Amino acid sequence: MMTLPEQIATRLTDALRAELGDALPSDFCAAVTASQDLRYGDYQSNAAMVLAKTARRNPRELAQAMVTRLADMLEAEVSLAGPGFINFRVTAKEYAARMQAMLEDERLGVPKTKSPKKLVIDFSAPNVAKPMHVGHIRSTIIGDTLARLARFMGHTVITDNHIGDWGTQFGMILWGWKNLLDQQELERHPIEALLATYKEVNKRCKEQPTLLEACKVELVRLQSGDAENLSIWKRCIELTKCGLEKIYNRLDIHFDYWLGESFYNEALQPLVEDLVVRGIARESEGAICVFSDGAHAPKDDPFLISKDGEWQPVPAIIRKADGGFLYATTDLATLDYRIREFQADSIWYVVGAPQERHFKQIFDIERMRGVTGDFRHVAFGSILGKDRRPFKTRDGETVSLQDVMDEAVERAASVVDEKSPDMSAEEKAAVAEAIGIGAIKFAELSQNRLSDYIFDWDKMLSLTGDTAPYLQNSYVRVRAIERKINDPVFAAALSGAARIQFILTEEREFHLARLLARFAEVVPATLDDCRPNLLATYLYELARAFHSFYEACPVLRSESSTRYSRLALCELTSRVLRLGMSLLGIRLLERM
RNA sequence: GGCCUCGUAGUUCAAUGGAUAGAACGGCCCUCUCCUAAAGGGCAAAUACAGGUUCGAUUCCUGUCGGGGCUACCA
Repeated sequence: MMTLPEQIATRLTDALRAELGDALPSDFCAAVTASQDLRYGDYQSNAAMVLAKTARRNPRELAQAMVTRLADMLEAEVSLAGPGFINFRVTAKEYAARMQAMLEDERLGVPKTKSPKKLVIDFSAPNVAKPMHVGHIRSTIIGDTLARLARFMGHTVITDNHIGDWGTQFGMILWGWKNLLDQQELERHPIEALLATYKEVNKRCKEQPTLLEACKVELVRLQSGDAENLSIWKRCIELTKCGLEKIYNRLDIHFDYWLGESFYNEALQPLVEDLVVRGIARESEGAICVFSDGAHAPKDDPFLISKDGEWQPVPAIIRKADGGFLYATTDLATLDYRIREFQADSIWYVVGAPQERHFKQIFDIERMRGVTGDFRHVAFGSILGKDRRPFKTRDGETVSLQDVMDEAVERAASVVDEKSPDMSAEEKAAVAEAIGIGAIKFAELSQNRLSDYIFDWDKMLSLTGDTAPYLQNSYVRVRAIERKINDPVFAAALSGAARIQFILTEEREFHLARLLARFAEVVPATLDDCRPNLLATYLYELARAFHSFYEACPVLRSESSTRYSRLALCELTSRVLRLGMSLLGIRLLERM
């Protein structure tokens, strides 16, 4: 089944072809979008104004011709407005038919993709022995939602947590492990002990440069295969993974693979040699680098930068003068592996905007090697403090993700205590967990991913307004109604044995149906642009429409066909909320 | 310096080139003998500045001012 805008666009394009004949480009497809202002109707098209020039027609006159040709259209009333808008007011009958179809469709009208991909999504990627902090929120939550959306749309998705398990931080960790670590504390609280040790060494290094040298020695030993250091390193990874899993489980986020940087160690040297042999990389100042091949205009070339009026090279260094490998080398090897072993045709990296140049270079090197695919840097803005600088606490520490989650759940718990005193302690805890975690996720997902945002405890953990609990509450309300129905006729209708007659006479019934129908267009659009906030905003609007309907249109106290129609609207609302929130990875509750 | 990016109500955020720029929080009014008031209904309040392209600009282009990022051996 086509979505409403698709259906309208098809009709309009046919009408334009009939009117303009060969003057209409053969691949033309009229753009039909949801009207921002419902007074003008549900959907609008500016096709007449777009085509006016090439067709040498007055835009209003052309639009009027379309209105005339589409006068017999059943799904919407068509009208002309302004400089040449064609407005479509969808009829109650059409919405009723769509509600019918949604009741019988598990996908609630959302079409599957026509071009399924094999897609690797790279997100979260914390470092070993360093805490997940608020900075990881964006990548982790956005990446997970994209994976959920892509799977639902019919793509084959592989999620890969590319953890930082081979960085220079290991020099400090190894030194700390050998000289500072409290073994008893390590057994009791492994992650905290490891972290405290790392922090301590980091602090001491800043005071005494000689210590930094000692750490480097430990790192070199590890990299050259020293048995003791290797075993400490492995233990660190195990401990860290164990701690991370706890956080990921609370967030209900799961990875298919955890192929960290170290996984690619053996591939780095051959990769560099191959690039040199093929003339893509060359030696410069002792390092092996990839320079521009001149395929782009200087302005669009990721390997060039303008300095004092001249274009200077900014190479991607793939081997340092001391023989060490870098981020770019690992990323190239990782990309190779994903294409070769996972048969990926698409790889999306959910990584912060500051790394834009890095990914442009990586993708451009792939172009030089003749490797093609849908490689995307799904960038996001920074999290800033109130001073608009990168977010830190007063004492300069980053805030750990764990702390944010605990605080969110704690705040939710005190509200649950106050509003639902009759719940069992166990249920209270479960509800607080779902609300607290949901609030964090929704705060992230309802924002445009490219904007920077100011971290604010009160905002992120807010439980009123445009937040997860608002949506969770709408679900609780609809479920409260559904639990009280005991009606064999309605049950039969839901199972397909009878048909529900939708009555959309009240403004709020009509508006609820309108938004329910729109789910089918919002979900694909959300994935197309990798913009979870489209779905989050839609679900918030749906919840708002439901709350409003709920206040004005009694369901259980209404009678006969009105009652059935409203019950069915409730049923669709609960299904859309369930599916939509599951795509955002936010849990719903039966009671709160 | 150059390149990228951002600048919207008091605050935090929205808005594929569309019509009277949406929300939330905060502020001020209303609504629980009624399906969960974690709700609903209403009021006041904003596109940094100056040009340009366009039938139409928060959106595209140019410049100014102001934040942030990047700019060869960290990840």
